[in-house]
Amino acid sequence: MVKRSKESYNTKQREHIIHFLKDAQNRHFTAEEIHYALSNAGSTAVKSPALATVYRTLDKLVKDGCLRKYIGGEGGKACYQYISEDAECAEHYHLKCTNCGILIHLNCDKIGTLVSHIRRKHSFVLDTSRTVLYGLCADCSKNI
Amino acid sequence: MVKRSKESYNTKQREHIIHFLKDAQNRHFTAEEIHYALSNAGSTAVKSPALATVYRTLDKLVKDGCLRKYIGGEGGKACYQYISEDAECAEHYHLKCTNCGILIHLNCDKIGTLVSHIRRKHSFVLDTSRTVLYGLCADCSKNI
DNA sequence: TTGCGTGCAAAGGTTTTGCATGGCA
DNA sequence: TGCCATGCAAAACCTTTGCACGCAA
Repeated sequence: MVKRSKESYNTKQREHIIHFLKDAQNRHFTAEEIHYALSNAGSTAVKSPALATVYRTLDKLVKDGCLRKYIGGEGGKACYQYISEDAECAEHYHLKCTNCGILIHLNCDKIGTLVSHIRRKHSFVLDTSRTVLYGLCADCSKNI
Repeated sequence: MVKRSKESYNTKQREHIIHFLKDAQNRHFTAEEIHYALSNAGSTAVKSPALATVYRTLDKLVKDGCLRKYIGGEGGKACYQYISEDAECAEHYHLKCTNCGILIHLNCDKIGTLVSHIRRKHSFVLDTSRTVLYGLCADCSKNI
């Protein structure tokens, strides 16, 4: 079950937002992307949440530990991502090409090795969801 | 020498900004902090740059590779930091604590291993000087 | 019924942009 | 002289907040 604050209700809007993010794990979205996706998501019978509601709900979900929030996507927008309830193992880094701007999602257990090495030997706890590795993607490194 | 775009002039304002950041390596500042510092920096004879100029200059310096830009400090403001010209700085990673803001220079050959792994297996060429690993430093991870 | 959640609109703060002027090369 | 840089103010942008109403429990 999804954790939530003691004093909070389970509204339709809240459920829609959670459902949307849960269906797209290891992807991240800005508040506006979530708002847009829910506005155009078929069933017009269902009320889609206002942008302000999206922000407020995301805030709460972050506080409850259901989502990770990181700032620094395109134009410094905030991005939100569902936190898998699986074991901690799902280390997930982002590679960003400084030339063309493409964002690559990297699932690789070498990363996990590095994270635990840095934690044990250098006493630093990496936050994989906040960290972006910059460099050149395959295409761009060929063409430069 | 400070690198700069082919088509750019060396103005007083530009030099002040570079000088200020260069004098305070391994510290980072928001655009407003830089603006404020230069406005109150003694010699009133010298014209201090407008905030918009600070932003425009910082943008260029980042493009030229003289500065690092972090997004996501307090309140999602952008922070800028001078990139040391020392050779050693190019070969190591930076760890930045998301709680207290301290910047740690990490010399560790595990990093080199990861860089070559990602280059060979994921066709992505990491740029160590631009990449910042976020997380919690030893002190902060204890206290939270 | 109680009080959190919502929608709307307006405010807030950071960063960008337009335009005329100033200054470097 | 040509052209980029600057200053000022306004705009653009994302995000938060105030208020009245709606809805879950």
